[in-house]
Amino acid sequence: MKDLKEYWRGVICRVINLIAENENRGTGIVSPDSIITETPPDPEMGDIAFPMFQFSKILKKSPKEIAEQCRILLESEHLTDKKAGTPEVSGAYLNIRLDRIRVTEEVLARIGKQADDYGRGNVLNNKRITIEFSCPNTNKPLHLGHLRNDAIGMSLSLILEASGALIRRVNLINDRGIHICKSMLAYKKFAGGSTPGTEGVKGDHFVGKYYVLYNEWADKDPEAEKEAREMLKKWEQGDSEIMELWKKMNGWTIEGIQKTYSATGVEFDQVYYESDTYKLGKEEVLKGLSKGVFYRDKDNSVWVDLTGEGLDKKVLLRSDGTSLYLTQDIGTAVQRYNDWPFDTLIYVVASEQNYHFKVLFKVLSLLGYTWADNLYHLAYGMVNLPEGKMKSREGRIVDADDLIEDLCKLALKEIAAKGRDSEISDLESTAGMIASGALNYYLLQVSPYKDMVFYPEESISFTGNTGPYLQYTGARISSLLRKYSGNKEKYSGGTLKPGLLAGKEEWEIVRMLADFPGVIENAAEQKNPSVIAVFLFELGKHFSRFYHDNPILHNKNRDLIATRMALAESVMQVLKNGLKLICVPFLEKM
RNA sequence: ACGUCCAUAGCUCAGCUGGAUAGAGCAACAGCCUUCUAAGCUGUGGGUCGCAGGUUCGAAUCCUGCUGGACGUGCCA
Repeated sequence: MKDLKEYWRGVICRVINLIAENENRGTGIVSPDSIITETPPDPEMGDIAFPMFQFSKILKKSPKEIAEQCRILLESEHLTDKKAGTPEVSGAYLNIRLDRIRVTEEVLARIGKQADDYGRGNVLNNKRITIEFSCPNTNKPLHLGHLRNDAIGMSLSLILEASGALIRRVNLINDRGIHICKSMLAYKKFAGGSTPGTEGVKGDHFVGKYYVLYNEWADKDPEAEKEAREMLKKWEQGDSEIMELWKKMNGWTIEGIQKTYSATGVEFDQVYYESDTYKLGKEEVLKGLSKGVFYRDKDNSVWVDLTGEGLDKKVLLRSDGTSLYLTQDIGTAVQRYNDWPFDTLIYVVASEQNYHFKVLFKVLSLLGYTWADNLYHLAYGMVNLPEGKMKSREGRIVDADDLIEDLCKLALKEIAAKGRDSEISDLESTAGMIASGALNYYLLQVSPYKDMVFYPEESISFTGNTGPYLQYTGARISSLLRKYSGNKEKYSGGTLKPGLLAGKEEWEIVRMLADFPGVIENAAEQKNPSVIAVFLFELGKHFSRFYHDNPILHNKNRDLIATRMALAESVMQVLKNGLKLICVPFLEKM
């Protein structure tokens, strides 16, 4: 489809230039790049549209006349390959009607051949991309905000990979700092030696409970804050008892978070820990100091002056020599580049940190790292609740595990309500995949940079524009396929005849299938998974309609069976490949 | 105060580098299960694309101003 578009773009360019020359309006006045291509609103009008408005001024005539002149010229001069399509005039547009049979044949053949690789492209041609996402703290479990981050990061990494990039998914665990000490302190005070094991609680929730307990305690006793600071000091000095507790509690949290990751399909190639990288950050700042790009204040703190860049002055090292969030991020970036030199590093971090990343990128550039120009902050918007912003302090927070559990229960209920229990061998895992499909789709159908509102009732809905709708479409085709290959004497023996798919409905589906590689390319270029989600829903709708109106297996004509089956199978393949990119599990049965 | 971003149907969101009558889901209402999974399909109603200018043959899309909202401008993360 893309090649056909390019072909016609070239042809139209030649023809316009020819007209211009013949009428002494100049030579080579338009280039192929400047020619706009579109898709007509109705397939009956053609498949590729060239609006002629832009040439009206140059050629001093109406767009309609130009379109007509183009068409006549194309026919009389035999400037085109008949098989590539036929031009038609529609108002101010020159539309190209493609050879449906030929395109259908080619597309179905290509999908069959490329199978799981169909749609993959190479625009990013082995570009090395590191992508950072998730980045949890080790003092509490994940919430809805992390889930959006995870979904965007994971999906984007897959989309870029499908566009030919070499991808390295990295996580950064925020495992040090005062907030970690707070939960440790509360644990020491109130836990009485209990563990996630003795309490039967998931590790991250167990630790999170002590963080809450700390805050309750600190609200009435100022001593708490003091003790926490003391503990942080001890931690930085490497006090063995504190270190041991720290390791133990971090272990619990990370183990718990890992379980959440596997429920939603999140994976990393490498995990970094702030406790490892903050020292390197310190060193980098001192290097910058000796280079003279930073300066030391009289209270011993180290600063960078970015007022010339339209930013502010910023502290890089505290007066007591300890490091900050920014310091640590400097070290982490350098570490990453050394570990695996990248062409681009993408940070998937909420838009509230826009300023932070502006500063970080500038600082790295001042330190002389040329790769600092290739850092990219993918700023995604907030997830809000109908009643407003999520606030953990007021208990207005959607816990990730609770949400997933609710979705699983609901999925199980749905399966039972539809009487599908007996068909499905592993109910728990199927419900889990429906839950993660619903969740990831809900979070990814919105453009990343926009804030979104999370409606609990809507997110757990399985009808309409949802992940389960797409899973259902895939499951029905899978079911058809099982019947088809399981009853050869009844259904097989026909041959694929693309001519049987020349109807409007079928053609729209074929065109979408043909567009799929371009859709992935778009999504990669825009760094926007919702492009894939929107496309798949459209495809699902078109197929469902076709499927509803046209019997596939219940036909006397074996050729028709084989042909429609081939179409269904191609839809299934594209669905499968696309769903993978937005972290919605494909299900053969549901 | 300044900076960045957002504003499309009752609600949640699409709308590609400006282009043919502005779309979907949910909710509401009305239909469709002796046939391949009704988690489905069909139909109806619902819009001054925040407001006002400008650029253009042509603007939801680009520019300016205004209004409303989010976030940020910590020796927090």
